[in-house]
Amino acid sequence: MELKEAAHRPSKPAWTPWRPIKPAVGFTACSLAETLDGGQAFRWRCDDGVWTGQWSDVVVRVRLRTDGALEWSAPDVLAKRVSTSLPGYFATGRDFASLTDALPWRSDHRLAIAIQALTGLRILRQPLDETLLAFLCSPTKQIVQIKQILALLAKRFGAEILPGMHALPTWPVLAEVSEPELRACSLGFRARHIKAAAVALSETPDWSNRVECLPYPEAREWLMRLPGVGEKIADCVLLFGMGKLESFPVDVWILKVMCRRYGLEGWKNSWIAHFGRVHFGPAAGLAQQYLFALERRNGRQ
DNA sequence: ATCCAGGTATGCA
DNA sequence: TGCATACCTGGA
Repeated sequence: MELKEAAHRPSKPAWTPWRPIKPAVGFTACSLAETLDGGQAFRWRCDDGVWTGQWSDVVVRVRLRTDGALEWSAPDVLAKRVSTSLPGYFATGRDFASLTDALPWRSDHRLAIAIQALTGLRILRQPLDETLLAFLCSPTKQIVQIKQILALLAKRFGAEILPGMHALPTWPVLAEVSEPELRACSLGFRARHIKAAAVALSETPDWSNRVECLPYPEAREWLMRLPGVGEKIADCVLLFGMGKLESFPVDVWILKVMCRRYGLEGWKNSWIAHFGRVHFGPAAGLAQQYLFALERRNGRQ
């Protein structure tokens, strides 16, 4: 009887038992929230302490254990691919505690405060295509709105990976979508750039592998040749989608911090980006994320 | 109602 | 090079 009913229902997927992420990554509730939902990634939501997120063809839930370790659960049908792509996504191979300790916080009071407030913060290693798409949607948009746009794009143009859950669309698919259809996803003037970038990237299907191999300056130049990609978006993509930690994206928040706390009033964004890379060193992007998160937390009201 | 939000591309000194 | 301006849209 029950079996019969289950067969008719558009069955809800069964989820695997909770398992720790290995190698272990240590978060606090605060640094976990900042990492997943603080402007690096735009496809996470939190209900009752359980985070649900998506990337590529993956859906996963994560939650924090009392000891600071992270554990995960996935729909049974996706468990295999989730377990293989989880370590990469969370960059478990990177020791962010050591990277943080190597930042110049001993002589940089503002940074020391931020690190203390956000212990455990990480830089995710997201799929390159999705990172680029997300940040092409980002100019003068708030995080909530970027999340809405990406959800719409996924729903309308992305492959369904579970009932009701869609991956983000690929570049070849987006290249075929008309600009008005894109605008209908609340994209506004960003639609033009996304369409043009999609067309360009579809012509070079292996672009992501090729660009990922390039050193920071060359990869940055390559990205900036794409329509809609300036210094800031390029740096975000390099940092969150390619693991180039020396990248130092300068947005309005960081601009404010650097002006007020580092005495850089009157500096151009590109000078500040350069200053950041020199002052904070090989993991400048991690420092940026600490400062950014602190400023944003204090800034909103 | 007006302003502004995690920028970029353009046009002109 | 350097600076101002337009560009979509939705929410405060």
